Amino acid sequence: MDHGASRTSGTTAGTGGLATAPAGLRERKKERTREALIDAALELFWRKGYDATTIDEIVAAVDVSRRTFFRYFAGKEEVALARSNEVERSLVGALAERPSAEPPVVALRQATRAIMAALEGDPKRGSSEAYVRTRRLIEANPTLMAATLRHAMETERLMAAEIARRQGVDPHTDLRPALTVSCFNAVVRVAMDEWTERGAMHTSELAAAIDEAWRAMAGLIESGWLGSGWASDED
Amino acid sequence: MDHGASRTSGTTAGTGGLATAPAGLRERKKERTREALIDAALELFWRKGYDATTIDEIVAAVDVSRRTFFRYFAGKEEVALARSNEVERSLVGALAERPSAEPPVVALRQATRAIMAALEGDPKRGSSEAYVRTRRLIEANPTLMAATLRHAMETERLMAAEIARRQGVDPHTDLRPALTVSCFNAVVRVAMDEWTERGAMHTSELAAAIDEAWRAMAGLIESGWLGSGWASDED
DNA sequence: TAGGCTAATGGCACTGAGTGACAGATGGCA
DNA sequence: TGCCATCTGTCACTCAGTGCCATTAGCCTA
Repeated sequence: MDHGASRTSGTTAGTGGLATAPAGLRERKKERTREALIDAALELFWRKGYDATTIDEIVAAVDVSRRTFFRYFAGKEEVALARSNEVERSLVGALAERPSAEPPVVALRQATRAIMAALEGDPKRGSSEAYVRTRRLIEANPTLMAATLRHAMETERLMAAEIARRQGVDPHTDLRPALTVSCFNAVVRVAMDEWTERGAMHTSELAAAIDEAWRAMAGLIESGWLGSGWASDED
Repeated sequence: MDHGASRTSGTTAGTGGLATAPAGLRERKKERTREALIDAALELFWRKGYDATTIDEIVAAVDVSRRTFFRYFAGKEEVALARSNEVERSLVGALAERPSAEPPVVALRQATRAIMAALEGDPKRGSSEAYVRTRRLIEANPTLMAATLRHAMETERLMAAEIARRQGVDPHTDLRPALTVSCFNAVVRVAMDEWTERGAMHTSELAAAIDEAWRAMAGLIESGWLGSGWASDED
Protein backbone atom coordinates (compact mmCIF):
# COMPACT_ATOMS: atom_id res chain seq x y z
CA MET A 1 0.00 0.00 0.00
CA ASP A 2 2.97 2.27 0.34
CA HIS A 3 3.76 2.23 -3.35
CA GLY A 4 0.57 3.96 -4.27
CA ALA A 5 1.16 6.35 -1.45
CA SER A 6 4.41 7.90 -2.61
CA ARG A 7 3.05 8.19 -6.11
CA THR A 8 0.10 10.05 -4.67
CA SER A 9 2.30 12.60 -2.97
CA GLY A 10 3.94 13.57 -6.21
CA THR A 11 0.79 14.42 -8.06
CA THR A 12 -1.51 15.80 -5.42
CA ALA A 13 0.31 16.88 -2.31
CA GLY A 14 3.36 18.77 -3.45
CA THR A 15 4.42 18.64 0.16
CA GLY A 16 8.01 18.87 -0.86
CA GLY A 17 7.77 22.12 -2.76
CA LEU A 18 10.61 20.84 -4.90
CA ALA A 19 10.68 23.96 -7.04
CA THR A 20 9.84 22.13 -10.24
CA ALA A 21 10.63 25.06 -12.52
CA PRO A 22 7.72 27.38 -11.59
CA ALA A 23 7.95 29.41 -14.78
CA GLY A 24 9.79 32.77 -14.75
CA LEU A 25 12.42 34.23 -12.47
CA ARG A 26 9.91 36.49 -10.80
CA GLU A 27 7.74 33.56 -9.77
CA ARG A 28 10.68 31.61 -8.47
CA LYS A 29 11.84 34.59 -6.45
CA LYS A 30 8.40 34.98 -4.92
CA GLU A 31 8.32 31.32 -4.05
CA ARG A 32 11.72 31.56 -2.41
CA THR A 33 10.72 34.60 -0.35
CA ARG A 34 7.60 32.82 0.78
CA GLU A 35 9.48 29.70 1.81
CA ALA A 36 12.16 31.76 3.55
CA LEU A 37 9.52 33.60 5.55
CA ILE A 38 7.90 30.35 6.65
CA ASP A 39 11.24 28.80 7.58
CA ALA A 40 12.34 31.83 9.55
CA ALA A 41 9.00 32.10 11.30
CA LEU A 42 8.85 28.43 12.32
CA GLU A 43 12.45 28.52 13.49
CA LEU A 44 11.70 31.52 15.71
CA PHE A 45 8.44 30.03 16.97
CA TRP A 46 10.17 26.84 17.98
CA ARG A 47 13.08 28.63 19.57
CA LYS A 48 11.38 31.39 21.56
CA GLY A 49 7.68 30.60 21.34
CA TYR A 50 4.84 31.81 19.16
CA ASP A 51 3.61 34.76 21.21
CA ALA A 52 7.08 36.00 22.04
CA THR A 53 8.00 36.19 18.36
CA THR A 54 7.20 39.45 16.60
CA ILE A 55 6.73 39.91 12.89
CA ASP A 56 9.59 42.41 12.94
CA GLU A 57 11.91 39.61 14.01
CA ILE A 58 10.69 37.37 11.22
CA VAL A 59 11.18 39.93 8.48
CA ALA A 60 14.56 40.91 9.92
CA ALA A 61 15.73 37.31 9.55
CA VAL A 62 14.74 37.24 5.88
CA ASP A 63 15.60 40.87 5.22
CA VAL A 64 12.33 42.00 3.72
CA SER A 65 10.09 44.82 4.84
CA ARG A 66 7.20 44.40 7.25
CA ARG A 67 4.83 45.49 4.51
CA THR A 68 6.03 42.73 2.24
CA PHE A 69 5.33 40.13 4.88
CA PHE A 70 1.67 41.11 4.89
CA ARG A 71 1.54 40.77 1.12
CA TYR A 72 2.40 37.07 1.53
CA PHE A 73 0.51 36.25 4.73
CA ALA A 74 -2.50 37.71 6.47
CA GLY A 75 -0.71 37.48 9.82
CA LYS A 76 1.34 35.37 12.18
CA GLU A 77 -1.28 32.63 12.25
CA GLU A 78 -1.17 32.09 8.53
CA VAL A 79 2.59 31.79 8.31
CA ALA A 80 2.61 29.37 11.24
CA LEU A 81 -0.02 27.11 9.69
CA ALA A 82 1.05 27.38 6.06
CA ARG A 83 2.75 23.99 6.00
CA SER A 84 0.23 21.97 7.98
CA ASN A 85 -2.62 23.50 6.01
CA GLU A 86 -0.87 22.41 2.85
CA VAL A 87 -0.70 18.85 4.12
CA GLU A 88 -4.33 18.92 5.08
CA ARG A 89 -5.47 20.29 1.76
CA SER A 90 -3.51 17.60 -0.05
CA LEU A 91 -5.98 15.14 1.44
CA VAL A 92 -8.61 16.35 -1.00
CA GLY A 93 -6.38 15.49 -3.94
CA ALA A 94 -5.45 12.13 -2.49
CA LEU A 95 -9.12 11.35 -2.00
CA ALA A 96 -9.90 12.12 -5.62
CA GLU A 97 -7.31 9.56 -6.72
CA ARG A 98 -8.85 6.68 -4.81
CA PRO A 99 -10.77 4.20 -6.98
CA SER A 100 -14.45 5.02 -6.98
CA ALA A 101 -15.29 1.40 -6.16
CA GLU A 102 -14.09 1.95 -2.61
CA PRO A 103 -16.77 2.88 -0.08
CA PRO A 104 -16.38 6.50 1.16
CA VAL A 105 -14.96 5.72 4.57
CA VAL A 106 -12.46 3.24 3.13
CA ALA A 107 -11.36 5.81 0.57
CA LEU A 108 -10.92 8.41 3.31
CA ARG A 109 -8.82 6.09 5.41
CA GLN A 110 -6.64 5.07 2.48
CA ALA A 111 -6.15 8.68 1.40
CA THR A 112 -5.06 9.56 4.93
CA ARG A 113 -2.61 6.67 4.95
CA ALA A 114 -1.20 7.77 1.61
CA ILE A 115 -0.60 11.32 2.83
CA MET A 116 1.04 10.13 6.01
CA ALA A 117 3.30 7.77 4.10
CA ALA A 118 4.28 10.63 1.81
CA LEU A 119 5.03 12.76 4.85
CA GLU A 120 7.25 10.03 6.18
CA GLY A 121 9.37 9.67 3.10
CA ASP A 122 9.77 13.32 2.29
CA PRO A 123 13.23 14.43 3.38
CA LYS A 124 12.44 18.14 3.05
CA ARG A 125 10.02 20.30 5.01
CA GLY A 126 6.64 18.82 5.52
CA SER A 127 8.59 15.85 6.75
CA SER A 128 7.58 13.86 9.75
CA GLU A 129 9.69 15.76 12.26
CA ALA A 130 8.60 19.20 11.05
CA TYR A 131 5.01 18.03 11.21
CA VAL A 132 5.39 16.83 14.78
CA ARG A 133 7.01 20.05 15.92
CA THR A 134 4.35 22.15 14.22
CA ARG A 135 1.70 20.01 15.85
CA ARG A 136 3.16 20.73 19.28
CA LEU A 137 3.21 24.43 18.46
CA ILE A 138 -0.47 24.35 17.55
CA GLU A 139 -1.35 22.33 20.61
CA ALA A 140 0.32 24.91 22.85
CA ASN A 141 -1.44 27.93 21.34
CA PRO A 142 -5.19 28.50 21.60
CA THR A 143 -5.14 30.93 18.69
CA LEU A 144 -3.37 28.46 16.42
CA MET A 145 -5.64 25.65 17.53
CA ALA A 146 -8.69 27.72 16.69
CA ALA A 147 -7.36 28.63 13.26
CA THR A 148 -6.49 24.99 12.61
CA LEU A 149 -10.00 23.83 13.45
CA ARG A 150 -11.48 26.47 11.19
CA HIS A 151 -9.28 25.43 8.31
CA ALA A 152 -10.22 21.82 8.93
CA MET A 153 -13.87 22.82 8.66
CA GLU A 154 -13.28 24.38 5.27
CA THR A 155 -11.39 21.36 4.06
CA GLU A 156 -14.30 19.23 5.21
CA ARG A 157 -16.53 21.04 2.76
CA LEU A 158 -14.19 20.21 -0.11
CA MET A 159 -13.95 16.59 0.93
CA ALA A 160 -17.70 16.30 1.29
CA ALA A 161 -18.10 17.68 -2.22
CA GLU A 162 -15.66 15.09 -3.50
CA ILE A 163 -17.47 12.26 -1.72
CA ALA A 164 -20.77 13.48 -3.12
CA ARG A 165 -19.28 13.54 -6.62
CA ARG A 166 -17.89 10.01 -6.50
CA GLN A 167 -21.10 8.64 -4.99
CA GLY A 168 -23.23 10.51 -7.48
CA VAL A 169 -25.44 12.25 -4.93
CA ASP A 170 -26.43 15.88 -4.47
CA PRO A 171 -24.65 17.31 -1.40
CA HIS A 172 -27.40 19.89 -0.95
CA THR A 173 -30.19 17.41 -0.44
CA ASP A 174 -28.23 14.43 0.88
CA LEU A 175 -26.53 14.94 4.21
CA ARG A 176 -24.54 11.73 4.03
CA PRO A 177 -21.38 13.14 2.40
CA ALA A 178 -21.09 15.89 5.01
CA LEU A 179 -21.82 13.46 7.83
CA THR A 180 -19.28 10.95 6.58
CA VAL A 181 -16.48 13.50 6.35
CA SER A 182 -17.39 15.28 9.56
CA CYS A 183 -17.43 12.07 11.60
CA PHE A 184 -14.33 10.78 9.89
CA ASN A 185 -12.42 13.88 10.91
CA ALA A 186 -13.87 13.65 14.40
CA VAL A 187 -12.28 10.23 14.77
CA VAL A 188 -8.96 11.46 13.39
CA ARG A 189 -9.03 14.39 15.79
CA VAL A 190 -9.57 12.09 18.77
CA ALA A 191 -6.64 9.99 17.60
CA MET A 192 -4.52 13.12 17.28
CA ASP A 193 -5.39 14.23 20.81
CA GLU A 194 -4.39 10.81 22.08
CA TRP A 195 -1.19 10.97 20.06
CA THR A 196 -0.39 14.40 21.48
CA GLU A 197 -1.01 13.28 25.05
CA ARG A 198 1.45 10.46 24.57
CA GLY A 199 4.09 12.94 23.47
CA ALA A 200 3.54 13.10 19.72
CA MET A 201 6.86 11.48 18.97
CA HIS A 202 6.56 10.20 15.43
CA THR A 203 3.97 10.13 12.66
CA SER A 204 4.09 6.34 12.61
CA GLU A 205 2.60 6.41 16.09
CA LEU A 206 -0.09 8.73 14.80
CA ALA A 207 -1.02 6.17 12.16
CA ALA A 208 -1.26 3.55 14.90
CA ALA A 209 -3.41 5.88 17.02
CA ILE A 210 -5.80 6.38 14.12
CA ASP A 211 -6.12 2.63 13.61
CA GLU A 212 -6.74 2.19 17.31
CA ALA A 213 -9.45 4.85 17.25
CA TRP A 214 -11.20 3.04 14.42
CA ARG A 215 -11.13 -0.21 16.35
CA ALA A 216 -12.63 1.55 19.36
CA MET A 217 -15.23 2.98 17.01
CA ALA A 218 -16.33 -0.50 16.03
CA GLY A 219 -16.51 -1.46 19.69
CA LEU A 220 -18.65 1.57 20.31
CA ILE A 221 -21.31 0.45 17.86
CA GLU A 222 -21.39 -3.06 19.24
CA SER A 223 -21.39 -2.10 22.92
CA GLY A 224 -24.82 -0.50 22.65
CA TRP A 225 -23.69 3.06 23.37
CA LEU A 226 -25.84 4.27 20.52
CA GLY A 227 -29.03 2.88 22.00
CA SER A 228 -31.70 1.03 20.11
CA GLY A 229 -33.59 2.78 17.36
CA TRP A 230 -31.37 5.80 17.90
CA ALA A 231 -32.07 7.25 14.50
CA SER A 232 -35.72 7.93 15.21
CA ASP A 233 -37.29 9.56 18.24
CA GLU A 234 -36.86 7.48 21.35
CA ASP A 235 -38.42 9.30 24.27
CA MET B 1 -40.02 15.60 27.57
CA ASP B 2 -40.32 19.35 27.84
CA HIS B 3 -41.07 19.24 31.54
CA GLY B 4 -37.70 17.88 32.40
CA ALA B 5 -36.16 20.37 30.03
CA SER B 6 -37.28 23.56 31.71
CA ARG B 7 -36.32 22.15 35.07
CA THR B 8 -32.91 21.43 33.67
CA SER B 9 -32.38 25.01 32.59
CA GLY B 10 -32.98 26.30 36.06
CA THR B 11 -30.43 24.15 37.80
CA THR B 12 -27.67 23.77 35.27
CA ALA B 13 -27.86 26.28 32.47
CA GLY B 14 -28.54 29.58 34.15
CA THR B 15 -29.14 30.90 30.65
CA GLY B 16 -31.51 33.45 32.05
CA GLY B 17 -29.12 35.05 34.46
CA LEU B 18 -32.11 35.87 36.63
CA ALA B 19 -30.01 37.70 39.18
CA THR B 20 -30.81 35.29 42.00
CA ALA B 21 -29.31 37.46 44.73
CA PRO B 22 -25.63 37.19 43.83
CA ALA B 23 -24.46 38.21 47.32
CA GLY B 24 -23.20 41.76 47.93
CA LEU B 25 -23.66 45.01 46.09
CA ARG B 26 -20.17 44.82 44.65
CA GLU B 27 -20.87 41.48 43.01
CA ARG B 28 -24.20 42.63 41.63
CA LYS B 29 -22.60 45.73 40.19
CA LYS B 30 -19.93 43.67 38.48
CA GLU B 31 -22.56 41.38 37.02
CA ARG B 32 -24.52 44.35 35.70
CA THR B 33 -21.43 45.87 34.11
CA ARG B 34 -20.60 42.58 32.47
CA GLU B 35 -24.11 42.16 31.08
CA ALA B 36 -24.21 45.77 29.91
CA LEU B 37 -20.94 45.31 28.04
CA ILE B 38 -22.23 42.17 26.32
CA ASP B 39 -25.52 43.83 25.40
CA ALA B 40 -23.84 46.92 24.03
CA ALA B 41 -21.30 44.87 22.10
CA LEU B 42 -23.88 42.56 20.49
CA GLU B 43 -26.08 45.50 19.60
CA LEU B 44 -23.19 47.23 17.85
CA PHE B 45 -22.06 44.03 16.14
CA TRP B 46 -25.53 43.43 14.76
CA ARG B 47 -25.98 47.02 13.69
CA LYS B 48 -22.65 47.83 12.05
CA GLY B 49 -20.81 44.52 11.87
CA TYR B 50 -18.20 42.81 14.00
CA ASP B 51 -15.03 44.10 12.36
CA ALA B 52 -16.32 47.63 12.00
CA THR B 53 -17.05 47.88 15.71
CA THR B 54 -14.21 49.08 17.92
CA ILE B 55 -13.82 48.45 21.62
CA ASP B 56 -13.84 52.19 22.16
CA GLU B 57 -17.38 52.31 20.84
CA ILE B 58 -18.48 49.51 23.14
CA VAL B 59 -17.07 51.08 26.28
CA ALA B 60 -18.46 54.47 25.27
CA ALA B 61 -21.97 52.99 25.14
CA VAL B 62 -21.63 51.60 28.67
CA ASP B 63 -19.52 54.47 29.96
CA VAL B 64 -16.64 52.52 31.39
CA SER B 65 -12.98 52.85 30.55
CA ARG B 66 -11.22 50.81 27.91
CA ARG B 67 -9.03 49.36 30.62
CA THR B 68 -12.04 48.07 32.51
CA PHE B 69 -13.33 46.27 29.44
CA PHE B 70 -10.19 44.17 29.32
CA ARG B 71 -10.64 43.24 32.97
CA TYR B 72 -13.94 41.57 32.01
CA PHE B 73 -13.08 40.14 28.60
CA ALA B 74 -9.87 39.12 26.90
CA GLY B 75 -10.98 40.80 23.69
CA LYS B 76 -13.75 41.37 21.19
CA GLU B 77 -14.06 37.66 20.49
CA GLU B 78 -14.80 36.79 24.08
CA VAL B 79 -17.52 39.37 24.53
CA ALA B 80 -19.14 38.31 21.27
CA LEU B 81 -19.22 34.64 22.23
CA ALA B 82 -19.99 35.03 25.94
CA ARG B 83 -23.65 34.10 25.55
CA SER B 84 -23.36 31.25 23.10
CA ASN B 85 -20.49 29.75 25.06
CA GLU B 86 -22.71 29.85 28.12
CA VAL B 87 -25.38 27.89 26.29
CA GLU B 88 -22.86 25.37 25.08
CA ARG B 89 -21.34 24.85 28.49
CA SER B 90 -24.79 24.26 29.96
CA LEU B 91 -24.88 21.09 27.88
CA VAL B 92 -22.43 19.49 30.29
CA GLY B 93 -24.76 20.10 33.21
CA ALA B 94 -27.79 18.89 31.28
CA LEU B 95 -25.92 15.73 30.38
CA ALA B 96 -25.10 15.03 34.02
CA GLU B 97 -28.80 15.14 34.85
CA ARG B 98 -29.81 12.46 32.39
CA PRO B 99 -30.56 9.06 33.95
CA SER B 100 -27.52 6.81 33.80
CA ALA B 101 -29.62 4.01 32.35
CA GLU B 102 -29.71 5.87 29.03
CA PRO B 103 -27.06 4.88 26.49
CA PRO B 104 -24.53 7.70 25.92
CA VAL B 105 -25.80 8.83 22.55
CA VAL B 106 -29.39 8.88 23.73
CA ALA B 107 -28.40 10.91 26.78
CA LEU B 108 -26.53 13.37 24.56
CA ARG B 109 -29.51 13.80 22.26
CA GLN B 110 -31.92 14.31 25.13
CA ALA B 111 -29.61 16.79 26.83
CA THR B 112 -29.42 18.76 23.60
CA ARG B 113 -33.18 18.75 23.28
CA ALA B 114 -33.54 19.95 26.85
CA ILE B 115 -31.19 22.87 26.30
CA MET B 116 -32.94 23.88 23.12
CA ALA B 117 -36.33 23.74 24.78
CA ALA B 118 -35.00 25.91 27.59
CA LEU B 119 -33.67 28.37 25.02
CA GLU B 120 -37.08 28.50 23.44
CA GLY B 121 -38.98 29.29 26.60
CA ASP B 122 -36.56 31.79 28.05
CA PRO B 123 -37.97 35.29 27.52
CA LYS B 124 -34.70 37.00 28.38
CA ARG B 125 -31.38 36.94 26.58
CA GLY B 126 -30.18 33.56 25.52
CA SER B 127 -33.58 33.31 23.93
CA SER B 128 -34.18 31.78 20.56
CA GLU B 129 -33.93 34.99 18.56
CA ALA B 130 -30.76 36.20 20.22
CA TYR B 131 -29.25 32.77 19.61
CA VAL B 132 -30.13 32.89 15.93
CA ARG B 133 -28.70 36.36 15.48
CA THR B 134 -25.49 35.43 17.29
CA ARG B 135 -25.22 32.34 15.12
CA ARG B 136 -25.38 34.45 11.99
CA LEU B 137 -22.71 36.73 13.40
CA ILE B 138 -20.42 33.78 14.02
CA GLU B 139 -21.13 32.32 10.61
CA ALA B 140 -20.12 35.59 8.95
CA ASN B 141 -16.83 35.99 10.79
CA PRO B 142 -13.91 33.58 10.35
CA THR B 143 -12.34 34.70 13.61
CA LEU B 144 -15.51 34.07 15.58
CA MET B 145 -16.04 30.75 13.88
CA ALA B 146 -12.53 29.66 14.81
CA ALA B 147 -12.99 30.68 18.43
CA THR B 148 -16.33 28.88 18.54
CA LEU B 149 -14.83 25.65 17.26
CA ARG B 150 -12.05 25.87 19.80
CA HIS B 151 -14.50 26.37 22.62
CA ALA B 152 -16.54 23.45 21.35
CA MET B 153 -13.41 21.32 21.49
CA GLU B 154 -12.87 22.19 25.13
CA THR B 155 -16.48 21.47 25.96
CA GLU B 156 -16.07 18.12 24.24
CA ARG B 157 -13.43 17.18 26.79
CA LEU B 158 -15.82 17.93 29.64
CA MET B 159 -18.62 15.97 28.02
CA ALA B 160 -16.32 13.03 27.34
CA ALA B 161 -15.28 13.03 31.00
CA GLU B 162 -18.94 12.97 32.01
CA ILE B 163 -19.72 10.10 29.63
CA ALA B 164 -16.74 8.18 30.97
CA ARG B 165 -17.95 8.73 34.53
CA ARG B 166 -21.48 7.53 33.94
CA GLN B 167 -20.28 4.51 31.97
CA GLY B 168 -17.67 3.67 34.54
CA VAL B 169 -14.71 3.57 32.17
CA ASP B 170 -11.31 5.24 32.27
CA PRO B 171 -11.17 8.02 29.64
CA HIS B 172 -7.39 7.68 29.42
CA THR B 173 -7.37 4.08 28.28
CA ASP B 174 -10.80 3.85 26.64
CA LEU B 175 -11.29 6.04 23.57
CA ARG B 176 -15.02 5.44 23.37
CA PRO B 177 -16.16 8.43 25.45
CA ALA B 178 -14.10 10.86 23.38
CA LEU B 179 -15.23 9.21 20.15
CA THR B 180 -18.87 9.29 21.13
CA VAL B 181 -18.83 12.98 21.99
CA SER B 182 -16.66 13.98 19.07
CA CYS B 183 -18.88 12.23 16.53
CA PHE B 184 -22.03 13.44 18.22
CA ASN B 185 -20.89 17.02 17.89
CA ALA B 186 -19.83 16.38 14.32
CA VAL B 187 -23.41 15.42 13.50
CA VAL B 188 -24.79 18.46 15.31
CA ARG B 189 -22.37 20.70 13.44
CA VAL B 190 -23.50 19.31 10.09
CA ALA B 191 -27.10 19.96 11.11
CA MET B 192 -26.18 23.51 12.09
CA ASP B 193 -24.51 24.15 8.75
CA GLU B 194 -27.62 22.90 7.00
CA TRP B 195 -29.77 25.07 9.25
CA THR B 196 -27.62 28.12 8.51
CA GLU B 197 -27.78 27.53 4.77
CA ARG B 198 -31.55 27.48 4.95
CA GLY B 199 -31.51 30.87 6.65
CA ALA B 200 -31.34 29.93 10.33
CA MET B 201 -34.79 31.24 11.03
CA HIS B 202 -35.82 29.61 14.29
CA THR B 203 -34.36 27.17 16.79
CA SER B 204 -37.29 24.81 16.22
CA GLU B 205 -35.99 24.34 12.68
CA LEU B 206 -32.59 23.59 14.16
CA ALA B 207 -34.08 20.80 16.22
CA ALA B 208 -35.66 19.40 13.08
CA ALA B 209 -32.36 19.64 11.22
CA ILE B 210 -30.63 17.69 13.97
CA ASP B 211 -33.26 14.95 13.82
CA GLU B 212 -32.89 14.83 10.06
CA ALA B 213 -29.12 14.49 10.37
CA TRP B 214 -29.54 11.55 12.71
CA ARG B 215 -31.87 9.85 10.28
CA ALA B 216 -29.32 10.35 7.50
CA MET B 217 -26.71 8.93 9.86
CA ALA B 218 -28.68 5.71 10.13
CA GLY B 219 -29.00 5.57 6.35
CA LEU B 220 -25.27 6.02 6.11
CA ILE B 221 -24.54 2.89 8.10
CA GLU B 222 -27.00 0.83 6.13
CA SER B 223 -26.00 2.08 2.69
CA GLY B 224 -22.56 0.48 2.93
CA TRP B 225 -20.60 3.73 2.93
CA LEU B 226 -18.50 2.44 5.79
CA GLY B 227 -17.29 -0.58 3.86
CA SER B 228 -17.05 -4.09 5.18
CA GLY B 229 -14.70 -4.83 8.06
CA TRP B 230 -13.89 -1.15 8.24
CA ALA B 231 -12.62 -1.34 11.80
CA SER B 232 -9.66 -3.54 10.91
CA ASP B 233 -7.17 -3.15 8.09
CA GLU B 234 -8.73 -3.63 4.69
CA ASP B 235 -6.10 -3.17 2.02
C1' DT C 1 -20.08 56.38 62.59
C1' DA C 2 -15.30 56.49 61.79
C1' DG C 3 -11.50 54.48 59.69
C1' DG C 4 -8.79 50.95 57.64
C1' DC C 5 -8.67 47.07 54.23
C1' DT C 6 -9.45 45.28 49.81
C1' DA C 7 -10.88 45.29 45.25
C1' DA C 8 -12.61 47.65 41.21
C1' DT C 9 -11.84 51.49 38.23
C1' DG C 10 -9.63 55.13 35.35
C1' DG C 11 -5.80 57.34 33.06
C1' DC C 12 -1.42 57.10 30.87
C1' DA C 13 2.11 55.30 28.14
C1' DC C 14 3.91 51.78 25.41
C1' DT C 15 4.41 47.71 22.15
C1' DG C 16 2.75 45.24 18.30
C1' DA C 17 -0.66 43.92 14.60
C1' DG C 18 -2.59 45.31 10.43
C1' DT C 19 -3.73 48.72 6.47
C1' DG C 20 -3.73 52.50 2.94
C1' DA C 21 -1.07 55.46 -0.09
C1' DC C 22 2.67 56.58 -2.76
C1' DA C 23 7.31 56.28 -4.63
C1' DG C 24 11.05 53.46 -6.28
C1' DA C 25 13.04 49.08 -8.00
C1' DT C 26 12.93 45.03 -10.97
C1' DG C 27 11.56 41.27 -14.05
C1' DG C 28 9.01 40.48 -18.56
C1' DC C 29 8.63 41.50 -23.22
C1' DA C 30 8.49 43.78 -27.76
C1' DT D 1 16.65 49.74 -25.34
C1' DG D 2 12.68 51.14 -23.30
C1' DC D 3 7.90 50.56 -21.95
C1' DC D 4 4.70 48.06 -18.91
C1' DA D 5 3.29 45.38 -15.13
C1' DT D 6 4.31 43.91 -10.76
C1' DC D 7 6.76 43.54 -6.64
C1' DT D 8 8.93 46.03 -2.84
C1' DG D 9 9.99 49.67 0.70
C1' DT D 10 8.80 53.74 3.47
C1' DC D 11 5.75 56.47 6.00
C1' DA D 12 1.83 57.34 8.65
C1' DC D 13 -2.12 55.91 10.84
C1' DT D 14 -5.79 53.13 13.59
C1' DC D 15 -6.75 49.81 16.83
C1' DA D 16 -5.83 45.77 20.04
C1' DG D 17 -3.84 44.60 24.21
C1' DT D 18 -0.86 45.24 28.58
C1' DG D 19 1.74 47.11 32.66
C1' DC D 20 1.84 50.65 36.15
C1' DC D 21 0.08 53.65 39.47
C1' DA D 22 -3.16 56.79 41.52
C1' DT D 23 -8.06 57.10 42.79
C1' DT D 24 -12.55 55.58 44.03
C1' DA D 25 -15.88 52.73 46.30
C1' DG D 26 -17.75 48.69 48.58
C1' DC D 27 -16.97 45.98 52.90
C1' DC D 28 -15.99 44.97 57.60
C1' DT D 29 -14.63 45.89 62.27
C1' DA D 30 -14.29 48.65 66.45
